[in-house]
Amino acid sequence: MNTPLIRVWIVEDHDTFRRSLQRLCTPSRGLAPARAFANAESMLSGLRTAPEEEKPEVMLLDVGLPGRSGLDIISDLHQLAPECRIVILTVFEDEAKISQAISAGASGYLLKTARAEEVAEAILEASQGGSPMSPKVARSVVNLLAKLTKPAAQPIALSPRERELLALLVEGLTAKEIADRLSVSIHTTSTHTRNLFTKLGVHSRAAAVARALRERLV
Amino acid sequence: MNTPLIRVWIVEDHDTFRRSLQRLCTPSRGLAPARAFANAESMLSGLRTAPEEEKPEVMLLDVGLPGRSGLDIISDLHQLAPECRIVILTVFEDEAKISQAISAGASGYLLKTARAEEVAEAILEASQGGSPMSPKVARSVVNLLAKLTKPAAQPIALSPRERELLALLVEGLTAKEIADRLSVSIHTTSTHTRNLFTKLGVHSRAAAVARALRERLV
DNA sequence: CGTCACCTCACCAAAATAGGTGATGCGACA
DNA sequence: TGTCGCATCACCTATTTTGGTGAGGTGACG
Repeated sequence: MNTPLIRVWIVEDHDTFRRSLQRLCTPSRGLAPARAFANAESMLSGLRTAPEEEKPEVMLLDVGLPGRSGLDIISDLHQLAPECRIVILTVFEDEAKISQAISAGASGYLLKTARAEEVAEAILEASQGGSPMSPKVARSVVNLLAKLTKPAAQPIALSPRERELLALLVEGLTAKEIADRLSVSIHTTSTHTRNLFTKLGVHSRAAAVARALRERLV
Repeated sequence: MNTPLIRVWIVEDHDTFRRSLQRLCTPSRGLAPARAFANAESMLSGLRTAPEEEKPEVMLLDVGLPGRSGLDIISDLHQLAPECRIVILTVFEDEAKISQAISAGASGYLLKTARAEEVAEAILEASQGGSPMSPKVARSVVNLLAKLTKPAAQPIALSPRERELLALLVEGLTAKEIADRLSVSIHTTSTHTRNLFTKLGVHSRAAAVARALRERLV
């Protein structure tokens, strides 16, 4: 099967680096000749005027550009070309930047230490729905995910009923609604609530909810 | 520089697959002959009796084992060998499993479709503090991270004061405490709170806190 | 068998909240 | 200039929440 060449656009302010990125987009690697831009604005206006069939499948995006931060243009990019896969190409390897880029919608994240071959492979991988990352980035991403999903050190010993009640508290129900939902009297829910407060070390429903959500008790 | 060979242990119940994993640990790849186990229990008891200098640097762990789920042994493993990097090796590629494994402390996650060379590289990468992942896994991890960090679609138009108040609500403060903190009268906080409820479409502080935390309004 | 944790229900009082109305002053915007 | 959003303060009442005490029944555990 003769797959069509992948359309790649490049945004990179450094002249020499931009040219070498452009050079690595060769038909032998499955890539069409790339359009390259020195800044985000010109790329976006190019995108606005481009007919649908010329829009890129993969965007190689340097962040750290003068002017706009590079990350906030990702949402514009997503608007103009929803199908386009975005691969960040940058010198920044801090978790904050990486996290911002990914939550903005980037699929890949390469450090500029990557060699030409790696960049070309990343473009192919991205175009196939993958998420190419430099090893250091992969490490950060896994770290971030671990941080965000790890449960509390000691999940606090709640009785089943208390856990149930806590879940309903988090839904914002009143004592009466909770009583109905659990088919018990309002006095019972009240008792449970107070016991729950003691265990959680709080003095209000709001604080209990905050604790529950923050420590993933629900 | 003559780097010492990396100590690898393997847990894999399939005999043939276990042997082929063992076979790929060769000095030419920088790997010491691996100890292999057919189940997690024997690996853990082996770990308990092993002297510190023989403990593995990288553990190749099959999840989907009979008996224990494979994921809950990661915490035990972490206890016994905190320095050991854990690489999951499995057929499961659903986001739930991946997320669980990573939050339990796995550094790498390979699908069993990986070739021997890829596994060997992954071991090296893991031992150097990296996070080797199969492409599909990388995709899932990025998706997960995007899901967890993306802000609400339309963050609801709150006035600055209301945002401030919401943050204090989330801390579980009472109206009076909030009034003190903001240096206004309790009546003012009360008014703000009511307006806030209207905007958030809730009828209780608990629900407001739940909404705020869930939609990352704070 | 005693004890303990859990779930259930009840009564009580002080405190806080929910929800409404109204009023003032300020700055922005057309 | 008028209007509007915002922040501020006030008064009102009904309802809810908080916090205490007590108490009956269950099942598990030693």
